[in-house]
Amino acid sequence: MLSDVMEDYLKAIYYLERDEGAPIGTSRLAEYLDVTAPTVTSMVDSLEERGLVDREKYKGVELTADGETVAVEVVRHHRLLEAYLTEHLDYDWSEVHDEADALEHHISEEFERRVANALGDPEVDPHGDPIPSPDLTPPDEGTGTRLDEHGENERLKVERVSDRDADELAYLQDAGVVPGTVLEITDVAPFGMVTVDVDGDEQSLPESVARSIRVSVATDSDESVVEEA
Amino acid sequence: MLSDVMEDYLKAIYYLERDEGAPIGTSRLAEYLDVTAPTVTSMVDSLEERGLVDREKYKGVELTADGETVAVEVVRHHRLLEAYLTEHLDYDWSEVHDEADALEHHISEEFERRVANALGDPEVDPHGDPIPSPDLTPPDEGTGTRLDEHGENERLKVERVSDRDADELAYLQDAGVVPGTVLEITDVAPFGMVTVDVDGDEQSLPESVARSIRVSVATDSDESVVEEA
DNA sequence: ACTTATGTTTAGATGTGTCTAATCCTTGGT
DNA sequence: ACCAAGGATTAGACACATCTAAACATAAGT
Ligand SMILES: [Mn+2]
Ligand SMILES: [Mn+2]
Ligand SMILES: [Mn+2]
Ligand SMILES: [Mn+2]
Repeated sequence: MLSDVMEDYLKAIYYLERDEGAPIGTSRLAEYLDVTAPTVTSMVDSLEERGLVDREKYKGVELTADGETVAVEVVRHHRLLEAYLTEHLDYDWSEVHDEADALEHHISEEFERRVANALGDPEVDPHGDPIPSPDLTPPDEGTGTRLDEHGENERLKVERVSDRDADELAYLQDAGVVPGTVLEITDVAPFGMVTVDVDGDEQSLPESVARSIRVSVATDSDESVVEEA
Repeated sequence: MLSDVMEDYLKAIYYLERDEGAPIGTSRLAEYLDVTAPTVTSMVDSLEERGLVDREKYKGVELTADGETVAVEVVRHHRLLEAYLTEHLDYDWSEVHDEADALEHHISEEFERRVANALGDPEVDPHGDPIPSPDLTPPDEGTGTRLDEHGENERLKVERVSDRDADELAYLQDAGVVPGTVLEITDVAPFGMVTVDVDGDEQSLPESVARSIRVSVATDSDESVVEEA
């Protein structure tokens, strides 16, 4: 059996590989998990002994196929829980991340199945993140492009939003920027601030926020105001 | 912060005090928690340092008011979870105990509130055990008397059933012995086996099972077959 | 009152997850 | 090709939760 700490390391490596590419350095992982570098060194060492990561000293670490499967399972738990909490327990999308982080390591396979069933096996969680299927095939995490990579006058559809900062999520909900929203970039300031038009309202988003929003180019069939199911 | 192991010790002491009276001996607690006696000695020692138990060497241990409050909170979590799993996720009452045992240490106060709300603040869990109120006043755990303390021809109403043995629960559900059931004792064998009449069906219960069922004397207003809400 | 059985505690060890301080690689700048 | 800076690992420590083996206290039995 794996400890929840080990599961958190694997999940962190999974996210960092997705966002920044393998291999992941010791200090990056230490920063992300809020522990010291020597702690990471010893932990990834035991993960390697269990065959869950490949590691090259002084280089970094990456998931093996087994390690990725564990990570994907934890991610499935996390995103199913986030969806369940919003759909059935009336949580706000800005509140669910921490709760899911605590529960994801402690639910049974039976609980996972029943929650998925109660939700009707959804494809994405409240932030637009793909929910891995029960067979634990790694989902496509690469949908869309970062909002800060686009320029003025582009008409874009919001695909997903980072779920890690509750304040940011509360602000975005207020601004109407949620998965499915169609927006148009009206201005990009030199220091990266992006101003967008959401259904007639102008919203200014700091670069750090714009970077955490993933979008696709809006097609004609994307209505600008429609609330999606 | 308390570890989940510490919470489990406090919950165990709470249950053992209820069933067997304080103080609780080291080896009894060791048996109940499936650890060795020295492990218990060192654990209760640190619980005493935190002011959660009173302890007299070579005598035993009992909860302080603070310790009881922690125990009652864990019990509230446990029983709310059991109720939620049966009511909203279609679990059988025989399956919920282990799931609740794992989750009870990891839910937030917010989650506790929302689950209680979704259930309409129930008084009892699926096994008839009282759910402590949010202010954590110790509930009355003494309702009813043990079925094995009654004799032939007594007409009794089932108040609660132990939730710890899944097989036993499955059997009892099949036999129709659930909280609210009215039954009549038709025979008590010398070795403790109790035979009861449940709505015309005869059911034989070994002494160990009879001991884990708590009942009250049925009144005229207790219909023999009615399923309670 | 003595002795023994039972139950409890102490002593000492292990594994996990973490830390700080010290040492050791690797690499980019000159 | 050298060296300094930054990042990574090793060394040594600590808290927690657990164990086995040994010593000890209490309670019962004679
Ligand atoms: Mn986590
Ligand atoms: Mn999410
Ligand atoms: Mn537990
Ligand atoms: Mn119960």
